[in-house]
Amino acid sequence: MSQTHSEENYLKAIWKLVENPGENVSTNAIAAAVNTKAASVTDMLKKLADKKLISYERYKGVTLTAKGKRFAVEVVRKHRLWEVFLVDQLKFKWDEVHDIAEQLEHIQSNALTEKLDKFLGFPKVDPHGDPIPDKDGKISGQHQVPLSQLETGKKAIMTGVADHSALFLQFLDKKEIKLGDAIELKEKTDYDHSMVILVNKKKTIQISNEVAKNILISGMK
Amino acid sequence: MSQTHSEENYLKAIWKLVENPGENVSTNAIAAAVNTKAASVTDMLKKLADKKLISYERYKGVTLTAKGKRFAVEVVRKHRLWEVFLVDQLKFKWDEVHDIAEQLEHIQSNALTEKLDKFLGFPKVDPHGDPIPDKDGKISGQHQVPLSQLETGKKAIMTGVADHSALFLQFLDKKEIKLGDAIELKEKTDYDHSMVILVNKKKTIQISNEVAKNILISGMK
DNA sequence: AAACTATTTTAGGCATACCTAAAAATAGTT
DNA sequence: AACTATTTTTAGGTATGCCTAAAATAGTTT
Repeated sequence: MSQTHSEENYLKAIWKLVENPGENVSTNAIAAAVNTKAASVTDMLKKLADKKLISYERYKGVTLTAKGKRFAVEVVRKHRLWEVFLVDQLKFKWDEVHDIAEQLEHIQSNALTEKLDKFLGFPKVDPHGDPIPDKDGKISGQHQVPLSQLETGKKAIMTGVADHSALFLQFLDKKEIKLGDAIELKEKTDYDHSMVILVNKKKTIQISNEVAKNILISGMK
Repeated sequence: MSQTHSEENYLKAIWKLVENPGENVSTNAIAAAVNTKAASVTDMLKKLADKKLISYERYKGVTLTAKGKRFAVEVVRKHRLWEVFLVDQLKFKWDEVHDIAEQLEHIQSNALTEKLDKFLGFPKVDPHGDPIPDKDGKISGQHQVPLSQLETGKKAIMTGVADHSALFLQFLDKKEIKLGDAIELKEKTDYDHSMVILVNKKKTIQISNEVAKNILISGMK
């Protein structure tokens, strides 16, 4: 019925790797995600397969079963709800909450999750713009695209980040770029793909392609 | 520097056994408190002694070191703060929060504890009337006595419970007896020490000695 | 003091979740 | 098709925290 912290971390990691189709769900990818070694991952995959949380065949990679996916999404839901609590209620900054939410996501109590959700006003996204799955695991995500894909002259709203590291988030703070900002792409340099953007029709900022790839936008026009 | 969940549970249990001088800090008492076997306790005592969190000599019982006490009180502080959060903010009932707080007390982040404390308005007691240690581990407890010790004709205020079980708390709910109630002892039966009390100058209630021992009062007069 | 009882500790085991090093399987290249 | 490089798995080992059963100690009675 209920998983260990470690099992939950693996399920969450596998779920994220399946969703972000950038990487494939290889043993090595999971090892990197949960910060361990490939041999340890193989051990755990066997255990998760025994519990019918993943389907797994040696050398052939993994998929989450419906059951596994349900647990993974539940952990993600809790993580993101706690992040909202930490930022909105306790006034943490958005670059400070990840490690704490990483612990809080393992607290086991359905009543707690539902009461927290209600207390927070049933938020749809977390402080980094990631969608919060609802009680039934449904995720109502708006379509997000990296800023690097915006065409010159077009506008969009910043709705998320692809890099959740404190370093990147602090960089955005320093540049005063935040979720909800209106962004217009003024010009793009062919050589290094760096760009000049206009933020909220006020500030003109120069950013590298590296940064543009990690800023997610919606509602291009 | 930091303890495992299990170590924290042992430290908290030992601290409580030292404070409540009803029981002595024997291996068996600890085993009962952390819900394990005596042999497992011995294992853990060795480990805690190695870490200088307790002083321990075979067959001679344990005492917390200053360091051990600091960690124990910190866990208690977190437990009680989370209970306040669960009851005051999330609207849990006072008989529902123990198990959840038991998990939340292990979340590691000083910043979180301090921000939670501030968010809650620096509460002095938890929903069961137990004092919340401050940031420095100081506990400002008012003097509490079991209702069974009140003399006939005298009055007092209910400020706590000795039994934290859901069963007892639900019993109090049903009888509509709660923290802060003014209690006057009308009469006492010599035979079984049961008593009749007047609550808030309104309700007259008959309670057993068993119950009276588990209701804590302050400010007798 | 000896004997008995209760408590505590030791000894030896088990499951979890990790590790390193070596072997096996797969994928890519010539 | 053979060889190489990479990935993945197996084999064997570690630390934590628990267990049961047996031995050691303490406390109490006769």
